[in-house]
Amino acid sequence: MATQRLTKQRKAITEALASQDNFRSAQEIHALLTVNGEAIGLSTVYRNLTEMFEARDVDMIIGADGESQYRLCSSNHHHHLTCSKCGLAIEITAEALEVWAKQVGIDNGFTDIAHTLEITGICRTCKKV
Amino acid sequence: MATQRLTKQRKAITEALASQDNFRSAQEIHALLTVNGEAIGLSTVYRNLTEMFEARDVDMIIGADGESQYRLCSSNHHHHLTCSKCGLAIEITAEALEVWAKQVGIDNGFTDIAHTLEITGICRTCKKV
DNA sequence: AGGCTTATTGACAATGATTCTCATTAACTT
DNA sequence: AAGTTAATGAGAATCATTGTCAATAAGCCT
Repeated sequence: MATQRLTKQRKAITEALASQDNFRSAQEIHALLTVNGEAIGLSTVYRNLTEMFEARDVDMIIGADGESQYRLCSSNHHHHLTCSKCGLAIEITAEALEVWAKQVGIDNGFTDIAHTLEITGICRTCKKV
Repeated sequence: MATQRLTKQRKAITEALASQDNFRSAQEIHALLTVNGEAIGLSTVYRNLTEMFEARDVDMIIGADGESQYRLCSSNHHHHLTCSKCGLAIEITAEALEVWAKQVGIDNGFTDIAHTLEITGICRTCKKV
């Protein structure tokens, strides 16, 4: 069941994910690979991303429009401060937040606690325009 | 544009939401109304829930399967601790977080700062199963 | 109360992400 | 190299959500 053959496609998906430093949808990953000349089926991308998520090799979040977004698990967890106008994304890390979020879950009897945080606004450059 | 006529349907949707104490999808609300003999169109349910969300009369979250879920708002800004299995949602308020998020934005030269936070996990009940 | 304006509704079509199907292909085993 | 079967991929199917537009009804006016 969990035989995990190392196929060309699986390698390509992992590389594509590694080249991105933000969350990408399955569709975006597929487009990226296709543009780069990798012939790969959409089903394959979905299947692999789902498997990789279940194996905890990637993080998954569900975007505002309901699309699932994937990103390689980085050792250091962080969040983003994103400009609503131009998309500029600044990485934010806050150990205190991490600890607090986990604590909130524990206090309420939850396990396997995870969290997502997005801070948005208008950056200095866009404000001037 | 924001004329807001108080239609029978809008009233019915609000009542249906009020009768539930957890998040429900548009489909569920529609089913609920139909079962109760209210003749109401699915589009109408979607349209109204979206409007109510934009007017901040209801909270909206996107469930694990990508379905949007709605619930009547309690007055103040808050976040959710959600069970990935059963969808149980507990309201979380944290003044410290609000202040911190705003400060992070300001420190980076951002204005019009907003944020969203979702904490997820497995609740006690689901853990037992 | 009756008439008017137009916001709102709802049946149905259209969209779009995701999943399913299954014949074909190619990783691994021996 | 040959065999086994996990994995792939083209296309169909699913399903929540959105769009269309003619018909309806809320609120206003007299």
